Amino acid sequence: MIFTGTFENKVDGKGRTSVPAPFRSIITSSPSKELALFPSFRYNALEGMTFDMLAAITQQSGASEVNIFKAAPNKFAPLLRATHRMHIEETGRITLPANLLSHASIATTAVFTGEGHSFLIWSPEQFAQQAVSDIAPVTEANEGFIVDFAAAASSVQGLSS
Amino acid sequence: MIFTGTFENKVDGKGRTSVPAPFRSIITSSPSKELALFPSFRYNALEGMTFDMLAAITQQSGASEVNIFKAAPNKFAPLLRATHRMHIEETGRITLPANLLSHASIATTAVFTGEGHSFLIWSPEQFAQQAVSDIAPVTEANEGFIVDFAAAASSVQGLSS
DNA sequence: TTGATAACCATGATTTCCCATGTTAACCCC
DNA sequence: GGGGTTAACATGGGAAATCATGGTTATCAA
Repeated sequence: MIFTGTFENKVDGKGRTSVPAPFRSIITSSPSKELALFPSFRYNALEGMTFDMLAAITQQSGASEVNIFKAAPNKFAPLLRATHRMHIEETGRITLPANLLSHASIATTAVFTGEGHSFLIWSPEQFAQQAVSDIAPVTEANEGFIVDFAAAASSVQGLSS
Repeated sequence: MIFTGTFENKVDGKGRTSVPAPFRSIITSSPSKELALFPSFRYNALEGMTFDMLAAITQQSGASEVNIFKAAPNKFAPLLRATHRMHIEETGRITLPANLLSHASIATTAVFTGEGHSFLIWSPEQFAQQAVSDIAPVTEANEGFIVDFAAAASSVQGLSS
């Protein structure tokens, strides 16, 4: 299941916001039915994915292995420590923790963007700023991506268009 | 079950502290419903996990075998000797033993951090000093981690979400 | 008896759950 | 295709449960 699209929702005084319905159905149909939410490494935003996805990634990388005697710190530790495990309530909302709200500079409005296996939550200002730099005309810098994307798209079978 | 997140709780004069609710539910839903607590080998902190997890580790490594006649020291012996088996009381608290409190330099406040299959208990000072708890923008220092994370994420297969 | 530990009771604050409402989008029948 | 009906969704507010934490009583050992 792939997160796609952009949605803008309100954040109330309690920090509550509705998870966009298409995202919600992905999460609630996952085994744990729960959400991993953490500060994005790349952007001034929050990143979310199914908790199962996060667990799979950490397991796959050995990050959650129990290395009692190992001297070296677990390099995934900062991620695990910063990750909130969240439950989506019946009406489709989550409560964004205060520290994450301030990390992403979110006050009364949150912009959700699908990013494939994960999604991001932005303040409108941060999103607008980033979107400008992400969406650019074809240049030497992004030409490679466009070609790759076209190649991948053409190799996908069974699509109606 | 994966321990994630960071929580700060009070420690009273008797050494009592509340186990953060998300951690508590993992422990109380384990078969033994009990907790293994021991000094961390890595940090100036305490490490905890379900008692079943510790048992599984020692069994898997053969550390719990009865070697009455063997002269060679059991490498798990120091760990097993230092481990306290603890019961979480009805109200969700544990009493941290005095020797563990002093090992971790904990006085009136304890910081709990999820580390995957285990969690750590720090003094606020030790945590602030040791943990790079803030996930910073991309820099040379954390770039390696980000690449690893991306690689792990992209290699996760067969997820229903 | 005394000191320590563990179980029990009490409480304020926070969080979560549930109900209610307006609005939008989908659907269906004519 | 138009109009009306229904369902889904986002959002506000309040009630109830959970949680962290302080204090008190029981239990046990030295």
